[in-house]
Amino acid sequence: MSVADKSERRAARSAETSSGYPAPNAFAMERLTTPVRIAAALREQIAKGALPPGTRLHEVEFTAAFGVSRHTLREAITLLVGEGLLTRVSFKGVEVTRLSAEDVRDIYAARRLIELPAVEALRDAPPERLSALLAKIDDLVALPATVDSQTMNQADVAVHLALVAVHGSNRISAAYAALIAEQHILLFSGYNADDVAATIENHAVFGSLLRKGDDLAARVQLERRLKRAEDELVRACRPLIER
Amino acid sequence: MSVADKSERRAARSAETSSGYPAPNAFAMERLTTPVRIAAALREQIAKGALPPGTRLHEVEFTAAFGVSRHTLREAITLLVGEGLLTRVSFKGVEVTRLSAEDVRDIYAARRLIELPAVEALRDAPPERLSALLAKIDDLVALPATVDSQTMNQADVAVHLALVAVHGSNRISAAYAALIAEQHILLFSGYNADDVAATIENHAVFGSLLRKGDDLAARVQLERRLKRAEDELVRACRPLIER
DNA sequence: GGTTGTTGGATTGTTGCACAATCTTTTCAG
DNA sequence: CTGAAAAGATTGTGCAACAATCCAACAACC
Repeated sequence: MSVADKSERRAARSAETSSGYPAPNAFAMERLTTPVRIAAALREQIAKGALPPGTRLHEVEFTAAFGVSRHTLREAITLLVGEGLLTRVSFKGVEVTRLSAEDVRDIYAARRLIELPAVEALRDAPPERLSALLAKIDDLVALPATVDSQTMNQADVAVHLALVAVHGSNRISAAYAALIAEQHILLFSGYNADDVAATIENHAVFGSLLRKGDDLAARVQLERRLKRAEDELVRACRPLIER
Repeated sequence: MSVADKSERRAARSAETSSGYPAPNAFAMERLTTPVRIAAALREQIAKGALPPGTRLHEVEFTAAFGVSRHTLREAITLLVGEGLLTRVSFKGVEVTRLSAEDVRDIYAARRLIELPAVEALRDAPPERLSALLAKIDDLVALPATVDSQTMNQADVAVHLALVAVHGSNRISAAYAALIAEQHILLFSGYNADDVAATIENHAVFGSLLRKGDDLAARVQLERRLKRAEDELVRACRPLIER
């Protein structure tokens, strides 16, 4: 799945800070607890559209499907509720969060707040962050026009994560990743063939602007791209409202 | 406690969007589930310094203390781990997150990214957001110099939340509140008498600058204030590292 | 003496079942 | 047809048990 798992992110962060626990060295492989794995599976299902917005999650059904206890499943659900992917109402049930048009605009307001200053922050950031970003852009641009939407999506997300990483704040990156995951609730259809070409072209332009050091133009182009994506998502979530 | 409860925030958000569930009317009082209440209690304990960073949370002890089942407590812990207030290591235990100096800088990078543009956004925002912000500032300025640090802290947080609300994004506000809660792990000592006078003075200046419409000066003053607070917190967390 | 298994106790992760609290649907009286 | 009451279904919480893992003490070896 395209978006980093939240617990993994958390663990990665505490590993590089003083977590207090002895030596989380590189060989201490991450032991994933069962609820975390189930949450990851559900997250992937939601991201790929197998569980469209509004889908009810029946506890006993899903316990059978995953072969785990009800407690364990409930904990996995709690994780996803915290991320905003699921919505829980007491004694009524859990469903895949329905994003309203207002939610989409909310998400994009947050994305703009994080992404646009990231372009400007490139100037003062360590140069390896720029090269990391350019590498991700090149990866995307190198994709063939026949690529499937899933792969395209992952490459796109990788670019934006690299951009946000320019800020150099793990918490900003984590918050941003949460936004992306939430918006992916609506990305079931993904890119169609036309979008693939356009996206590649846009990223190529974006990359060349960054290489030229024309941050302002890059920022403007990114802003326009975000605006278009927002409008498209708003349109996409409209038909889901009256379910 | 000064920072809004995360689940409450989440619930409030879904209430104002198309949650799909019938009639979340104003009288449907929020039924708080047990883990949410326990998480709130723990959060408050952490914020007031009763549980300093590095404190181990022994499951059976705490189940007895709260009079709840072990699973219920574990779910409460999961909530707080998701917020970053607690750190869990498999089969070893849970402890109150130890914030390193790097963490503090990380938090303040995120705070700057959110707060500073909020000052500029005041120009285009609905006027009631400015008045709401000014009201919170006036509340703080009106506090007597003898006020206790707890109250002072709450008033301060209220100001900053009102400032961030200028963005008009629930997700931005939620992310910001999470940052504040996390930083409160270190705020056990709170403001001392000297700080109280300085804080009141600073906010008075900030308010008058905003009333004059001098956003730029207000932004500069806020930036300086954030920088000082960051340095102070870095100093405060130093002695906690080698525990 | 210092290092390396080994062992037992302590703590967490997970399960299963039970029951209470609440919502939803059906039934039935008027 | 309307509205209240009962039945059924689903979620919230508790209790007890076992499995997996960590930790500290101890024994064995060089």
